[in-house]
This record gives sequence, C-alpha cells and structure tokens, in this order.
Amino acid sequence: MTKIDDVARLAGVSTATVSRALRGLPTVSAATRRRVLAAAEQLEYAVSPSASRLAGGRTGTVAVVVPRITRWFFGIVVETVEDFLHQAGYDLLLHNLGGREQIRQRVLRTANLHKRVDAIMLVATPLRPAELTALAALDLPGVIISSGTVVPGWPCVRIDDVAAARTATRHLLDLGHRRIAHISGDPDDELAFTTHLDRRRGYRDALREAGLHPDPSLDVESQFTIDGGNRATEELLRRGDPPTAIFAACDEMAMGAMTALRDAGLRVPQDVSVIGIDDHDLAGVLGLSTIAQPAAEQGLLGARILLDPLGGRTLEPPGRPGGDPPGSPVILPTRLVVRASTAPPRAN
Amino acid sequence: MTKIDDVARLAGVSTATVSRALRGLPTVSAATRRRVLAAAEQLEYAVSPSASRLAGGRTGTVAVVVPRITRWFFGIVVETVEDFLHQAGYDLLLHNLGGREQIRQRVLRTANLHKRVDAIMLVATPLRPAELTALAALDLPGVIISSGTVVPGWPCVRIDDVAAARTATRHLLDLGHRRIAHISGDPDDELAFTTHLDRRRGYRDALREAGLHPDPSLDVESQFTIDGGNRATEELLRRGDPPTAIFAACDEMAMGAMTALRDAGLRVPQDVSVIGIDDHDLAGVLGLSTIAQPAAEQGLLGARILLDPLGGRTLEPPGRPGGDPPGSPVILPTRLVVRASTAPPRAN
DNA sequence: CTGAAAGCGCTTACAG
DNA sequence: CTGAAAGCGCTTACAG
Repeated sequence: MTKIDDVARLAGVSTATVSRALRGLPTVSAATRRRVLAAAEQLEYAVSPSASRLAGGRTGTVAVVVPRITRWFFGIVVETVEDFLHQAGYDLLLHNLGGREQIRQRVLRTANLHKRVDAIMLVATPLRPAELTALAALDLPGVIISSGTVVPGWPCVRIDDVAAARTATRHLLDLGHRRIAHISGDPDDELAFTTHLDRRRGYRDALREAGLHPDPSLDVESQFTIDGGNRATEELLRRGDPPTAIFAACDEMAMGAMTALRDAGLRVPQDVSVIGIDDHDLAGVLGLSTIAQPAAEQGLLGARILLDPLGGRTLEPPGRPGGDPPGSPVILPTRLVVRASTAPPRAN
Repeated sequence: MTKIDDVARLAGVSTATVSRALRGLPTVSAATRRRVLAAAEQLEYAVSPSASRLAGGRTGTVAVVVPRITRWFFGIVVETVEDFLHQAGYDLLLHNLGGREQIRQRVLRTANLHKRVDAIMLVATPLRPAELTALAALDLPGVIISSGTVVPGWPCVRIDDVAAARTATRHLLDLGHRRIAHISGDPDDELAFTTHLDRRRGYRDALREAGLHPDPSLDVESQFTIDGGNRATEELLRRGDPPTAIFAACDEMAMGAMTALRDAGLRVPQDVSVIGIDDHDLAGVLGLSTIAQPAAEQGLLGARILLDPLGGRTLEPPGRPGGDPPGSPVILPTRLVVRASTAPPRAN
C-alpha cells in the first residue's frame, strides 16, 4: 500500500506539498507539481479516502434517497445524478427506502447521515415532523427533487404537478370526453408520496374549468404502480357505467389500466382513452399518450445546485424569469405527447 | 459534534471501552456496556465513519458495479443488494457504467476502488485483460453476478443462460414452430455483455436438437433494449419471409419486437409468437411469455456470499448437489412462463 | 474486563 | 512556494 510518505520521499518534498500538488492547489510551483505527479504515477498512489476525509473534514460523499430505484422516474434520476457526482469527484451513497418503514427509519435518522455525507438529495420523499427536525439538525446542504416536503434552506427542483394533470385532463376534454376517470396514488402507500394530491387537484381543476363536476365514483385511489393501475381500473369497471377516458396519475398506472381494459374486453382508445404522466421508456412502445416530464434534467439540475458553492442561483434553467421569491422551487416544463391511446369518444 | 471522548467522559470510562461497547465486542461487562450505551444515547453520539475506517482499516463499504441501473435486471439487483448491505451495516457505493467508455475507465481502475471499499460486486460486467489485472491487484473479495468474466477467487452467481435459451426455443418448437428467429445483443454494444453469446448458443442447440439448421437470416443482432428489439425485428421483417416465432434474448427486446410486429400489421401470437427471458415487471401486463429468472435472488445470494466470512460455501441454495469443483458458479433455476404471446403457428 | 498510548494516513494552520 | 508539526476521531495491540 503506497502512502503519501512514499510519494513525498520519491519526489523529494514534504507530504504537505504532495497533498497540495495532488489536489491541484495553486500554491505549488509547476516544477514541483510535475515531480509529485510523476512520483505518484510511478508508485500508483491513490489517496486514502478515510484519512483524507478525517483530516479534511469533508466526506466527498452525497446521500441520495429515493423511494424505489426500480421505478422509472427514480432510476433515471439516480443514473443521471450518479454520473454527475462521480464526474465531480463525489461518491454516491444510495439509500433506497423500498417502502419499508424499518428502512425509512434507518435512513432518515440523524446518526446515519451525520459525518457520513456532505450533502443530501431527497427524491420524492415526504418527511414527517421528527424526520424534518433530524435532517435540519444535520445542518447539511440538501436539495429536494420532485416533491415531498419543504426543508428550510433546501432548494427544490420539480415539475408543476397540478399543471401537468390539468393539461392531461384538458387533452381528454378537448377530444370531447365528459366522463373522465382518474386513478391515482393512495395516501396509505407506505412510501407516502404527495405527488398524487397535486395531480388530483389538476384533474379536478380542469373538470371544473370545463363546467363539469368531479364525480367521486370516477376517482379511484390505488398505488403508483402497474399493478395499482390495474386494480384501480378493475374497481372502476366494477362500478358500472364506465368512463370514456382515464387519466392515470403516472404512466405505470396507465399501463396497468390498459391491461385491465383489455382484459375486460375494452379497446384503447376506441372504447376508452388512456393518458398518463411521465413519458416512461415504454410509453412509446405501448402507444401511450402522456405528459412528458424531464426526469434526467430534474436530477441533473438538482445535483448541480447541490454542489454549486454559490447556492445554485446562477444555475437556474435559462428562460426562467427572475424575481421569484428566494426558496421557491425551480419548475421544469412538461409537454403533452399524443400517441395512440387517446381519441375522441365514440359517437354519442 | 459529540465525539467519543464526550461519551467516555459521561460514562466514566476510557474511549477504548466506549469503542468496544458500542461495537458489541464481548470483552465488556454488562454494566459498563449499559452505561456506555446510555451515555451515547443521551449525547446522540454517532461514530465518525472516516475516523473509524482509518483506525480500523475497514471501509464498511461495498462497491456495486452495474452496466445500467435503469434496466430491469440491474434495478432489481441493486435494490435487493442495497437492502441487504445496509442491514448488514455496509454502505453501498454505486457505480453505473452507463455505456460510456470514460466512466468505465474511471470505475475499473485500481485507484478508484482501492482503500475505498472492502469488497466488490460486479454485475454483468465483462472485463478486459487490463481491468482484470487491476482488479486482481486490489486483492479484495469480490463476487460476479450473472456473467461477465471469471475473476480468479471470485464466486459467481448466475443462471444457466444456455439452458434458459434452449428452453425458450424448445417451447416454440413444441408449439410446432419451425421458422424461429432470434434477436439478441450485439458484441459492439458499448456495455460489452457476454450474455447474448450464451443465449444464442442455447437457441442454436435447441434448433439442432430438433433437427433444424440455424438460419443466419433469422438471427439479428442489436442492443439489449426495447429499441434494440424494435429495430432488430424491423430488420427481420425487411428480409422477407418472416418467421412464425421470435425468441428475444431478453424481455425488453421482446417488448420492442411486439411493437415492431404490431406496427407491421402482424398480430401476436396469431401471426408471430414472441418469447423473451427475464420475467420483467411488464411481462405480465403485455402477456409476454418468457423464461423467468430470479433477479433478486441472484443479487441477494451474491451479497451474502460476499459478506460471508466463510466464503459462502455454507450459503449455497438448498438442493444444489455438492461436489461441484470449487470456483464453479452457483446456478439459480429459471422457469418457463407461458402467457399470451406464444401459440401454435397458423395452419400450414 | 479496562485503560494509556500509539498509530491509522492524511490536511491544515503556522512559520518561514 | 514549501516544510515541521499538530490534529482529525477513532481502533488496536499491549499491559494489567
């Protein structure tokens, strides 16, 4: 195991100089730096992260907390953030809550992040009061992606869920639909999302703007998964007088809805139109109309803001009007993508 | 920041004793341990990982290297392994190669893993000779999941890809198909899988066992993705005289094949049967017949073997016959799942 | 069962 | 621009 002393000896300098040269500090002469780098190269020296962290007081690590990495949105975010962090020289400490209360408690306690990371990215993870207090006590920089809670001082990057849902619903209204169902997440989901609340609001807003009354019998709560969409749609059909269109709160639910409809002998879109939110990898394959949201961009921008020593004010996406109150979230745009799953209702 | 000295002072013992008590070492009296734990609790003490690692010589971290976390198999593996590692008190350092040569080089160099992790899990990541040398030089325990290279001394957990492919092909043969195409991964894929080679071999073996000659015009290479399956199938159809069945090397390719067939006006399974390998989350939704492979089990078993101080010989799955030569991979079973995408060919 | 002391391998004021 | 020395916060022989 070659250590810094070996490099110092070979280069004929002190360990302090090796440390400075290797980290690219400006206070090293070009000639010295060259000698140090050559020595380090020759000895295949790699700094010991533990020693460096202990002495330097920085961990060089960012915690990324996601509900479930196997879900489309979270997978994309992690992939993007991982790439960016590693390029910036940071390690990524992954925490996948996995819907298990036990894991959630393990992760979201002070002790588990303290002294272990320099910063925290919370993806769609709402916090309970005690968790919020614990995180705030860490006094670490953090960023929120997509939704969850507001942590004082932590920037947030997300889409406008209300607007996205409104656009989806309006697309169905524009096609002529009037009996529009909504299937969405459940407050009792172990993962405790809040996203579905905003999306339901957008759905209801759009209906009201069109002069329609939201019909509770057309609004079914389930899980944010394929299976959840499947079951919600089955429940919907069980209630009789099926809708002519379904707005699913995410693409995975929409896929489950398409299956349930097919299993019930209904065709999409001839009998029932379906639209989701996300633009999941498979949306194109399935011909699913959707509201595309920029998952990678949310992760990337969040990571940049997190690492930006200036606090990220200079990293806002172009085109965003200045003058927002400090602390307001960065909202990234969504986009209606019309595919084969939505069409006008059959002739009345 | 409360540190170990604070706890020692409050508990009225030395820091050595605090250290021992907190780590559950047996050489501490029950009374002392109780006092130490109470003091630590009261002060909300959390050990500094950097200091502990530097002094103890263990990083408490496992590197997990995957080609792309957004693909079904790798997402499942990471989720499973993350849970197990954290329960065992280890951190998971995630490396997502993402098909970028630059990242690959960064990750698979000695310097980046050395002194940074205690063990390495390589998921479906074939190594070049130089990378193999570098990893071997690390002299760390490691485990291989699914395939890739053989690293001397590293156990391997996987399925039998040849057998899985043979079963898939035989299912089509049993249904009466004779013109069976195969779409699979490309050697030029940036991720450089080897899995597709085994699967192609199983396909050809099955054909030969049925007295058929593999027809090169029915064998198209592409990428292991939905889009890859889509393009491979388009190519297949472009060649004229389409097959009556397609065996896709993975479910994601099979999904792309289903889309391409539908876009070409062909029905599944009436005109063309399709089968994949994986049992992807969406396989059920899409009615895709497949060879199910236990992704979570491969990850979990690999992680257990990695952390097992005994080297994992006691952790082999039950039912596995003893007497395998040491170093031979642990093979987990696969299972044919027949859904709606496979049926007998139309009347000749 | 417990403690005093050395040491893990760096980085950081401080001095020059 | 460079070095000597202290210190980061633990763990580990070594003694007792």
